[in-house]
Amino acid sequence: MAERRTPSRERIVAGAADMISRRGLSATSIREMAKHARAPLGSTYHYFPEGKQQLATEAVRYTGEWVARSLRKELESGPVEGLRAFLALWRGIVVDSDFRAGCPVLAVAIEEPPADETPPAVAAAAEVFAQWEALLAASLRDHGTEAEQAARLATLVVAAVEGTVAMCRAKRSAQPLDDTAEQLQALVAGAIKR
Amino acid sequence: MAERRTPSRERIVAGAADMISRRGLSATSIREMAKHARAPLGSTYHYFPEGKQQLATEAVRYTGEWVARSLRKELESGPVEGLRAFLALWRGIVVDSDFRAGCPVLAVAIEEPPADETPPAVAAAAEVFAQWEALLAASLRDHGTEAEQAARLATLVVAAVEGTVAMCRAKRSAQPLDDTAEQLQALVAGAIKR
DNA sequence: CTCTGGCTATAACGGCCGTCATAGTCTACC
DNA sequence: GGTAGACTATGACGGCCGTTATAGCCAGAG
Repeated sequence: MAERRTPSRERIVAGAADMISRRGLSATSIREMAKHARAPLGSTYHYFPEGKQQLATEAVRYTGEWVARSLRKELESGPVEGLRAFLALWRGIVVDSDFRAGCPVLAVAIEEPPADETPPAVAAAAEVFAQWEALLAASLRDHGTEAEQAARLATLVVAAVEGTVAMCRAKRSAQPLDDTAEQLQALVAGAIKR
Repeated sequence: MAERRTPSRERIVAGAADMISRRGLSATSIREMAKHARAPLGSTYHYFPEGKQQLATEAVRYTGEWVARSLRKELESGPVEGLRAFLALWRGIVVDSDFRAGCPVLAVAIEEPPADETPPAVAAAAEVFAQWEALLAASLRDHGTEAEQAARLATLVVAAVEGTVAMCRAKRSAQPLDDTAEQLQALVAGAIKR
């Protein structure tokens, strides 16, 4: 055990993901993340000895896995349904937060590497994007789309949704998301019918 | 006059846009912006009395107008050429900076409003997005695309490019941009032929 | 030459930052 | 019951933040 009795660590990660999705990584302090999770500051350095970078990395992976779970489930009904769920998920986040929250993965991806190396959190963001694309692409292939075209379309879908979510926040409107949703759904529907 | 002899102000704005496109707004300090433009800190508050928000707002508008100028010029040769230039512009920024720079407008759009009001810089980001969309949509309409479809496609293009630029930074690869470029060009080409 | 006003130089203000250290508490097992 | 180890409490460290204030420079208008 020593597992079942520690939701505190997960609360910190989930809270960090939420705060990063709203304010970005560098504008979110460890003190605020701890307070938001009702955990003492010392605990964050107990659970995440490598500090902010580690916490950010885990927050990115946490979000990645959470979205991937929903995606995997809905893709069982086909690419169109999977895409619809993907769009609905992000629409919910943006609208329910009154256009204050977005995607923490994008927020971390937009972070200049301090030196010449890619920090782990940014690398995790790249992996999460790739994971979402892979899920979508596999489902497209399973429904008759040629492999390379499936990969390209999956990239377009993920990138377009990420960009549209950011755009919705700036405009304080869900209209862009609804507009791109329609077109992406048409694209996906067209790609599997052949 | 009192205009011709002051490139200092513009240097600050342009430098701020560059730094914001790399590090994001909250991670870029006014001191660093001043130093980057080789201007004294006091000058920033002389030129921008409302502080960081004003400087960010002007940096967003500056980038918006710079991109719009390129877009307007290339759209004279039609939507496909305009899109190609738009894509090439962002590809150059991402690749030339070794995947360290992106779009400052997106970086500002991803910023939680502190209170219940939208800060001016975020509002400016929304206007810049709308401006780019309007230019693209107008060109599409001029080439036979139905009005509402033109607007929707323009939104998709801008959002997809913004999202893809961010994705390229995370992955440290221009591949996503090349992949989405191909598909967006096909979409635009298809929309004007009818 | 004087004077005005745009620009600069310098320093200070309170405040929050990431990180670390140290001493405590409390629980779970031997 | 004792003891180890997971967690917490507290406070400190140097450093950078946005912003403001004040005094000084120095070109150009009168």
